[in-house]
Amino acid sequence: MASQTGALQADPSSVGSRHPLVRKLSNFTVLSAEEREAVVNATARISDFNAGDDIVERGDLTGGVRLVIEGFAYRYKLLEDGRRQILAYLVPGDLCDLHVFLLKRMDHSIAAMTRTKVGIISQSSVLAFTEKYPNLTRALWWATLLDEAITREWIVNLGQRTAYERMAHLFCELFYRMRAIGQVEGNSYSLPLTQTALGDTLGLSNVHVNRTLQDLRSQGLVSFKGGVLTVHDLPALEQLGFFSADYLHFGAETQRK
Amino acid sequence: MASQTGALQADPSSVGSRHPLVRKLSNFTVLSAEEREAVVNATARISDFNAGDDIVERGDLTGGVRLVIEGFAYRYKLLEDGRRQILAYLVPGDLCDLHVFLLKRMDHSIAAMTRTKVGIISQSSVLAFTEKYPNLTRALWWATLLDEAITREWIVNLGQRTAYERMAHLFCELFYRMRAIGQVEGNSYSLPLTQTALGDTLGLSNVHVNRTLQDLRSQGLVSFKGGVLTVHDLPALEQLGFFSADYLHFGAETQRK
DNA sequence: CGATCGTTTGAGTTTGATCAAATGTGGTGG
DNA sequence: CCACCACATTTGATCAAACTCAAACGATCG
Repeated sequence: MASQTGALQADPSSVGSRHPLVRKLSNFTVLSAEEREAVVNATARISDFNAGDDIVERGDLTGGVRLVIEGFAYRYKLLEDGRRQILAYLVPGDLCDLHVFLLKRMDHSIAAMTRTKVGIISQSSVLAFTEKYPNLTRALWWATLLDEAITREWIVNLGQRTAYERMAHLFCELFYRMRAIGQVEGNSYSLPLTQTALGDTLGLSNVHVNRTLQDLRSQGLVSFKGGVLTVHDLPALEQLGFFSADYLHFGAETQRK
Repeated sequence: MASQTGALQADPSSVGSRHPLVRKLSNFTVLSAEEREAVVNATARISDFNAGDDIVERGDLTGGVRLVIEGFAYRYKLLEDGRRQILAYLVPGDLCDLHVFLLKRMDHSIAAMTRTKVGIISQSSVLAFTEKYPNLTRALWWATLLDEAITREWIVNLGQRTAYERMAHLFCELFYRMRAIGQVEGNSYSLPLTQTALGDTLGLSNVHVNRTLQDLRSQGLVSFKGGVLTVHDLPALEQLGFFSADYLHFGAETQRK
């Protein structure tokens, strides 16, 4: 990881540009080479998790801020009787638990959906960021506010939209998010979910997910096979799901580049 | 408002203690007299909104951070066809739009449910806080993370719980939040909502809200009349709604006082 | 004292859940 | 390479929670 700094000579603007968090924060602001290097150097102890493993558990007192480097993870909460609600998906560049930095204790869990590489930034590093790099600090804060905006939109999804609309909306959201990190090829992106997990995301039974998917397929809007989702008609899908990308807050800052 | 500093001589620990934001942040940390004074002095331009008025509208570029001083407000989002989802309730001490400070543009609206007093803290004041008062800054950040935790729990509510459970859970949440700001008297608190608004919160039709309420009433759990909610049996209500207060993150810090 | 808004009740419908079984599919060990 | 196992997907049939539509009833207010 530290070897990336070797790229400095070749092209100063590329320091840490392959680091997923640096890439994400660059959507919000232009990070200085020093800031980028600080993030890269602070990312230590990369660990692997297998599909299904918990990365952070409810009740944990964190020992640092975790960051998805590679793979696909999800936040979730369980009710006592076993019902599960998925609260968010985490893709490369997303932070797991900046919450715990201030809230002290996790009120939900995070698990890996596929094999996932997770980096840890120590609590002291984050503290140091907030002292030395106000611009970087704002970028991190921005990342948490973005998470919140997505969370709010999920409330709308669950509260107001029908099964079709929910599913269409989710697929649109992930299309935009995956494209923003360069993970859409053609019209496809990797979506390593079972239909049951989709149901736990959308508040639907697995049976109903299956039928809804079949309908979306038969209408030529998407296909979903082998953990890959392909969007055949994005505008139609957006319209069906009442999707408007503004809540993802790509835009203003990014355009300025 | 500035006259509150006159209390300094009498009891130094009480500077700004009646200021709702100071009171809220004190749940997280012990603010110094200087920090408390800074918050009180920064709170300018208090304005009134009537029930139904928008306080902040979707698309707004903010001109400062707004703060509920008195009253009851709510975040909401509309779909193009008129469906409305309420995303959060705001009680005295809650911040409206710290989001916009970094996200630049509101992706949802905020309206007053009753007559509501709103204070504004200028953007430059907040910036000054982040430079001079790291402890206060952390407290503000904590407040936004708490909002997010509540938002996540609402996802669980909408995605996994039945109509009864949803309603029970919401009433429990507000009971705890209102009690934390000293607004529970006996077992009652002011909840100035129509049944339609309750429905737009819980993802239910107004008719179904009415019937669910009747059931909760007839089971002796709550009554809801004239904008006042009374909880007759909190433990039973918590059990019915699978409510666990840990996500509200009262606790650790507060206990230390 | 209408007018307006909110609540309540009734009847019929729909969406999505549940239960159960059949059909893929991918991986593992013999 | 096949047999088998564990899981995931698919289909069918039935059921229930919650919605819609419509109308009546109650408050509150100029």
